[in-house]
Amino acid sequence: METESPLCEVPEKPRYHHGALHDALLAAAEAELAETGLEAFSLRRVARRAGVSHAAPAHHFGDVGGLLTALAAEGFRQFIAAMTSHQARAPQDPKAQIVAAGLGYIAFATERPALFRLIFSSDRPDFGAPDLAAGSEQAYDHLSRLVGARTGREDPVDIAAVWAMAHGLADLMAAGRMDTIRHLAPADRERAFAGILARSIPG
Amino acid sequence: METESPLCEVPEKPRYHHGALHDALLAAAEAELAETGLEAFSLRRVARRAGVSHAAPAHHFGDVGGLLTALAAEGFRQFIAAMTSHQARAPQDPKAQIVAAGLGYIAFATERPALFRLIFSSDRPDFGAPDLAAGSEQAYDHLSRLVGARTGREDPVDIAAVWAMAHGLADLMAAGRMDTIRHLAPADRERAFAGILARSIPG
DNA sequence: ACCTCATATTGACAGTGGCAAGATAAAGCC
DNA sequence: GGCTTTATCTTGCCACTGTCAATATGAGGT
Repeated sequence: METESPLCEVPEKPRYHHGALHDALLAAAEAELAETGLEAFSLRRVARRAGVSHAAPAHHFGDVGGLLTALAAEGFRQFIAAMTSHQARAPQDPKAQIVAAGLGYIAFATERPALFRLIFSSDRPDFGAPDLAAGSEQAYDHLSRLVGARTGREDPVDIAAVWAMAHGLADLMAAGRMDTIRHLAPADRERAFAGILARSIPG
Repeated sequence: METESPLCEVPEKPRYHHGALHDALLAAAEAELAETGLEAFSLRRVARRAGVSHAAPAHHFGDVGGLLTALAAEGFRQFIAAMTSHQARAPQDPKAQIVAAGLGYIAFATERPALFRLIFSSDRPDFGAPDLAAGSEQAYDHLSRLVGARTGREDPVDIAAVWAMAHGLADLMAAGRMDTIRHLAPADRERAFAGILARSIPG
């Protein structure tokens, strides 16, 4: 019945109080980031996309850095999800799990380059903020455990090697580099990445 | 005698025509980039630093993208120089040369993080511009030859593996991540990097 | 001397992030 | 119910940014 409005109004009547602005702004910011990229990110455009005045975001996120911090924290959660979802479809042995996590790492960077850059190549989020710091540590711990399951001793150098290889491939993909690999057919590309990732695994 | 000025004037009398603004702007831009970072880079501040009006840079570089493109091209030259200078101090065998190039890669990213990001993690320079594209290709060819000297066949996958490992370590260092390695004493850190880089070398 | 044209300045414009002040409505309290 | 309090949102302003058009300057060629 739609609250019994007398004359048929526009789908969303403009209410003064949005009701769920926090989440709406996060969604708008993520969309804006994906479309315009990180370097052209504008707080005011995010507000316009959410159908709200330019100063509204301040009440929920403080400033643009606060919004980007929240977005980065959410990004880390999706980043970890990308790794685990790839791992779920892979064999259980430690080596295959590490490769699968790396492929998830790369897939996230390839499919969401702007979000990837926000997380790994930006100074704008506050990486000291609890939410974001937790996400970052959680991602490291995830990789750390994966490597430990293979070697039995979570050696920082072993972890760094696996991390750097996955990150290097991912970052170069997000940047649009490495044409020789990117121009491969998807299946061949995946095989190439898997082979390269395997080289970084100790043992 | 300083051009025989009657009353002792300020060191640099403000001339209308700068004379060497192009290079002065590039130098100012590089300094500004190093101090404020890429994301806070401002064309007007660069102009102020060079002691010139805010519209002056346009006559030499068009717009801010043009200035950053020129800066990135110069950055690639310094980037390659960092690799070759490290290689010069290393043994001549192919494996040691690859490791040395990687250490130069990482040193450049660590010492000039903003310039590194401009080159590898920014959309603002025009990577289609001849100067910049040439620098990028030259860097890839440099690595390619190094790997070819080891394997004899410049395989794209071999090259990608070496590149990704060096780039991953470099980018994570530029981003201030990988505390476990960064907090090592310089000598230990260098040893760790060398060991990790060696894992990516085929054969 | 003069003219030409590259070089640099000034001033304007729209866009941006952040702040202060006010408007609105939801929630708590009697 | 009626009232106040409080969170939420808007409006208006400021300084700053990049870019453009119009103007000023002066170096080099004739």
